[in-house]
Amino acid sequence: MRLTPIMERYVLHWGEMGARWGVNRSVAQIHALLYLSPKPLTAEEIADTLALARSNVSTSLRELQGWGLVTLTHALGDRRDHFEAKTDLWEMLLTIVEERKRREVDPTLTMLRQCVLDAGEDKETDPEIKARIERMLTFVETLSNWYVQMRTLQKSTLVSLMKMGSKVAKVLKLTRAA
Amino acid sequence: MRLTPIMERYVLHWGEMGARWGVNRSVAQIHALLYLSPKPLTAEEIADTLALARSNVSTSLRELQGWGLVTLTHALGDRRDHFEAKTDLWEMLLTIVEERKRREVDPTLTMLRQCVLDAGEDKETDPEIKARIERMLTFVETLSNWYVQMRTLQKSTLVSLMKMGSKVAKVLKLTRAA
DNA sequence: TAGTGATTTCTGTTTAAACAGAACTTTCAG
DNA sequence: CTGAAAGTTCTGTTTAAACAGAAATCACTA
Repeated sequence: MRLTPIMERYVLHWGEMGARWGVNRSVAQIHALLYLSPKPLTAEEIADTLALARSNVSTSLRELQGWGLVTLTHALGDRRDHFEAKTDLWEMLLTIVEERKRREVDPTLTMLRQCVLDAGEDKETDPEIKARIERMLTFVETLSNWYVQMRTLQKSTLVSLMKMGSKVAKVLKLTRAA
Repeated sequence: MRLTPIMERYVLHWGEMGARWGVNRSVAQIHALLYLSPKPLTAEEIADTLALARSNVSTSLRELQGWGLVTLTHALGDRRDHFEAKTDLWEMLLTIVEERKRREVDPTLTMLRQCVLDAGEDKETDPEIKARIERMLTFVETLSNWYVQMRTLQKSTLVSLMKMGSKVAKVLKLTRAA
């Protein structure tokens, strides 16, 4: 697969954005390429297209599979692995959010809870500081619980809610001022 | 200011999390420390507490001010700058989201729009690929528009909506299945 | 079961970011 | 106007991640 200028711009930008959000540039570029590709690609095709080392592509594909964003397929009469990305963008977003919650938010909650627990028998930490940690715990818990609730909804329901935007508040008569 | 074990755990974890989300470790640590601190701190106090070079602290504080997360204050009869972090967590979150939208989402929208525009007179890019870029544009626009709408709501309204969780859908009779 | 194609793992190199320390600039007090 | 304190900028070093290429493993076919 050869990159046209448009594809190249897309892939490079995605790599750059990935980097800003803590995702390896190669990983993000490969993901972008697979998202664009109408058909599954082999590791070698990817390496050639993006001018990356074969080994680098292998590792990155493994990571993308770990995220659940890329799956492996096979073509009849072809021993090679072919890779394709989820193309449903809503699915893609939910997958990423779910995974980041698992990897980053949940451990943070654990850490905060432990801090609050230990704060009980701790004499040296300023009470105001303890209070701030507790506030942070409550805050992260609120966000996390909200997400867990939203996750139970149908995709179509979520889309409807999102399209309603701020009207949601009006309909529910939650708006105080304008 | 001396770090107690609890504070140290909190600050180190925050630094680690920052790194995973594309924020410099020192920047995240300093932000965590200022969030915890009941009173504003000078750059030197921060450097001593976190064992960072004075220059590093200076740069990081600049960055945090750029994000709008930290402000500069002065004490009477003291020439030194004192720094304090926003402590309202809701404010903090909105500030971060707003800033990331400005720095990352908006440029991405620009890139996607340009791709779609250029796709018009482009013969070499597969129509399916063009379609996928357009779908991505629509998707990011939907998310962005939703955010812009929610941003107009009062903080209290947002909190109420969030606390309602999935009940929102039920009340609006949007749920199809369970 | 030998041999080839495909993939992964290992190891060393490259690269970019993070950081420290020094030099420099600014600000204010006396 | 001078000197000291505070803050910033510059430059070189360190460190960690990203990456390439080689070696090793695995998987299948003939």
